[in-house]
Amino acid sequence: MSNMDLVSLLSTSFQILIDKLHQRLSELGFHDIRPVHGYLIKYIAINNGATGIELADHLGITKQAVSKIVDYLEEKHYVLRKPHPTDKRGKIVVLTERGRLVVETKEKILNEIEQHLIDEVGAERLQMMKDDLASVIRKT
Amino acid sequence: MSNMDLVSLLSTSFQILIDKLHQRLSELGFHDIRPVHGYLIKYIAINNGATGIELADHLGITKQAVSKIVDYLEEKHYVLRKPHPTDKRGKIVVLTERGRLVVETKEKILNEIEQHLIDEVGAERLQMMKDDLASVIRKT
DNA sequence: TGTATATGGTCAATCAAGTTGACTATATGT
DNA sequence: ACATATAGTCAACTTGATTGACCATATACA
Repeated sequence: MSNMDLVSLLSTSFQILIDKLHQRLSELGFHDIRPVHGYLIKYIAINNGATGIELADHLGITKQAVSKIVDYLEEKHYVLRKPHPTDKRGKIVVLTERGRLVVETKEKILNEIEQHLIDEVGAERLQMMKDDLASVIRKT
Repeated sequence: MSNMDLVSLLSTSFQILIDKLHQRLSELGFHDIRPVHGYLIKYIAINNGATGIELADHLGITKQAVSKIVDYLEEKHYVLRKPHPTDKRGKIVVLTERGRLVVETKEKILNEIEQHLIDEVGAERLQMMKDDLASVIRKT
């Protein structure tokens, strides 16, 4: 298996883990969440709310595309648009209770996944892999 | 950076490397190749030709979608449709000279990328990371 | 052998998720 | 105060996939 090149290994392992994450989310009642929603919701959670343009910059897509995604997530009751406190043109997107719940659930599942790997290869080895991946990101 | 969770680390590092790969391919004259084309062409190379349905199964998309991609790659002279030797309904997709060249070039670039990482973190450490990624794939 | 059913490939229509372009309302700089 | 920039939305279009219908050939089996 490790005769595969690095890029294929990264692609395959990412695909497997993201699929597992969303399968678990679905089992736990969050069947209407897809990866892009996760990234968007997480950014909102970290920043305690975000404007459309902040989200567009973060995700690398247009503000129009963000607007559509936010429409979807608002319909599904994960987020809410509120008037911007200082800029009357703007709005800020914030999490609902269900939004906070899905963030929390996602973290829990990610921990389970890492724990499962620790059981298989050990905590030091996992930490090493994470450090190496961080190196790839920093040094390439 | 390694306070990121494993899935985000995999996603980000994969994105960075695949972008670098295709940027290099573009510089070397293969500007009309996108990741999905690479996977398809590589599968054909390994198997010395493939039917549409084999490719669809391999890529996890419909045969109609494969047909469109093959249309594109045939137009760009990377592949060729030939009648199937034994099944008169079928066709086999094979590589042209340009198709073989892009496979070879891609391998070369992947080696460069890995070599660059070896220079940064060392060969043992890279091999360890690849082994660990293979573990993720096997054990999850 | 003949006939029913399955399979490989293509065409056409549709769908999903993004884009570009145009517009409104409000903010900001001079 | 007025010109220009910015936040957000609406509408039309593009791209890359899907589903459904079809033709030609293969395969199973009465």
